[in-house]
Amino acid sequence: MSSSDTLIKALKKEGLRYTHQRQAIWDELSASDEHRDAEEIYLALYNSGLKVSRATVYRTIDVLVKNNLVRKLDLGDGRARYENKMDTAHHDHLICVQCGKIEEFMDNVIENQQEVIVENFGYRLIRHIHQLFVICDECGSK
Amino acid sequence: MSSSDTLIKALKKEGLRYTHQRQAIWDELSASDEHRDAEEIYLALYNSGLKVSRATVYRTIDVLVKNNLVRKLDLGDGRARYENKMDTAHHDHLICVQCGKIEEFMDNVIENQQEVIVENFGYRLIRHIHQLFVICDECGSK
DNA sequence: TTATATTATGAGACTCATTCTCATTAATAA
DNA sequence: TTATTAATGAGAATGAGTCTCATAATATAA
Repeated sequence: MSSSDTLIKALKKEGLRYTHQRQAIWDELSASDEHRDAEEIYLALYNSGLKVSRATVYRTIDVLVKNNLVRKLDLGDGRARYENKMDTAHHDHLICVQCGKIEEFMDNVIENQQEVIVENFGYRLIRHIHQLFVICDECGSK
Repeated sequence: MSSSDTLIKALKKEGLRYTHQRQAIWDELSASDEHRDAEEIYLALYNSGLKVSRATVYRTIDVLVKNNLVRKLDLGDGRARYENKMDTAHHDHLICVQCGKIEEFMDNVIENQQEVIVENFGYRLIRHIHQLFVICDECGSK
């Protein structure tokens, strides 16, 4: 399925219109595996000649997040990051507290244990946030 | 050790002065096991007749967090919560996405597995955030 | 004690990411 | 096409948190 098909399908599901701006923002997000904030996405578009407003960047990202095309990360520094979620398996993040580098991890022991914990409380797990703040190899060797 | 001794010791270590406001804010935080935001602490003090400014609430909480007397929680909703850390063991949180109730959990399997993951990357673990967003028993039974 | 030197406080201005407003523009349905 | 309705852009508004600076309070020295 092409990148536009994915977007068009999501928009149709939500009863929303297909616009150049929404396509441009989705193109920008789906082409990269970085973890960028809204301003970086706005500037990437701006510099490639696509003058999409910040408001529309935020509005479109919301739609993409709601439809599981994009994942929103809160690293606790006041700026949300966004990552393309297409064709990527579930994972959590390691963040270097010094250089800001972000790596991904996935661990079945932890995933299962989370379910056990929630079950013991008699609750139902909806989603989770698991972030490991580290000093990475490069920063640690300095 | 009394509540004031703890505070005085922390302030001394930082080369800071002991003031009524700092004592009032620490009293308010150390007396409760709730997870409250800065405004709630400000209002609790205000309503008990202690007119401490918001700026001082924020400034003092920073000192307490830095000295491990208080823990700061970022639940991703834009308001930091603070919990008394005195005499409490390490734990992470379950948050009900419906009613906002916060429970605490601690699991050695997960704690150990985090170290394993970080070690495999050749990194060093500094701290972690692990939050399980759930529907609690009460909300789930409605 | 009392004076002196600093630090802390309060009030409100400021910041910055994000959201909102509303007049204009564009996409879809007929 | 045109009519209808939703989307966009520009910039105002929001809100948690931070900063500034004049004033007040604390610690230190005498």
